[in-house]
Amino acid sequence: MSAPKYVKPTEGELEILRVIWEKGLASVRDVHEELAKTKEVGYTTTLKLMQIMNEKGLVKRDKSTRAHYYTAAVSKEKTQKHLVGRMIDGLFGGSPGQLVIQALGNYKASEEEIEEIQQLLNNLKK
Amino acid sequence: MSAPKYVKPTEGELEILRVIWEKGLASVRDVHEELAKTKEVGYTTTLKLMQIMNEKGLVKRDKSTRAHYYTAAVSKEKTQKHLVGRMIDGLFGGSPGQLVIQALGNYKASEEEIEEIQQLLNNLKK
DNA sequence: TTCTTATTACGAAAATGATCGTATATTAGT
DNA sequence: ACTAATATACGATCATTTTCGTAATAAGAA
Repeated sequence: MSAPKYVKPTEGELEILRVIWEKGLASVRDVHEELAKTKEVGYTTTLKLMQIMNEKGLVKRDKSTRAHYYTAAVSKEKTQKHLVGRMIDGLFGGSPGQLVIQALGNYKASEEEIEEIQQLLNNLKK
Repeated sequence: MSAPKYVKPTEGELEILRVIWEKGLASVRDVHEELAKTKEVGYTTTLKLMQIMNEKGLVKRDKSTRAHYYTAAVSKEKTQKHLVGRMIDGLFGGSPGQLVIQALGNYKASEEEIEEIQQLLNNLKK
């Protein structure tokens, strides 16, 4: 029994994961057409990347139909947590507060989210 | 007059920038010894990387002494802002609040920072 | 069936990043 | 001046990621 080692998605893989997270279930064509909206990329490039992601365990694949269908094998939340953690350690000296201050200072959060964050902070203080 | 294009530091370059940001002014040996504390790496590897960073404009170099001295050409804050922005756009659907909630939910901030964040939020609401 | 189209499989090239060995140059100590 | 130590320069190699061309395969239309 081997520990389920975390696999860090590359930039390109992350783009694909985003599409799959959004759609839930997606064929290569689905993903490719989404990516093609924002950048020039060949179909087989997307295909290859998704095949590699399958080997790495980032996605799962249903081969029962001709066009294979993919689902995410890693959750968006887990992935976010990992990458945020890396950023905190690598860029903010291990201090999550510094990251938060940077983010809130430079980028505008909605009123609702601000409320939500305040709630969260109140809970954390207890 | 060309716009000063943002250069995204690689992982390895970021490690070096962190050392330079901390020391303010650093020779290759300074940086290398710092890096060697946490990982196995050859001196000329660090040197090469710093030379590349100089070409890219990530650091500035004073060649007037035998051992060249490097300073950061990009500020820590600007770099943090860029990378945080990329993460917000790429992983949190453009919503800074979501990033903040993730960070605060998963990683423990200090009491002081929590206070600071609350202050900041109060100001943002007005 | 036969032809066309769409799909996966596969291999390899291209691009990028990281690593290090060796050559050359500079400095300081004797 | 000579030597040892230490610095930079540079090219080559290796690893990873991205890209895509081509072949094989499967499905549907005529």
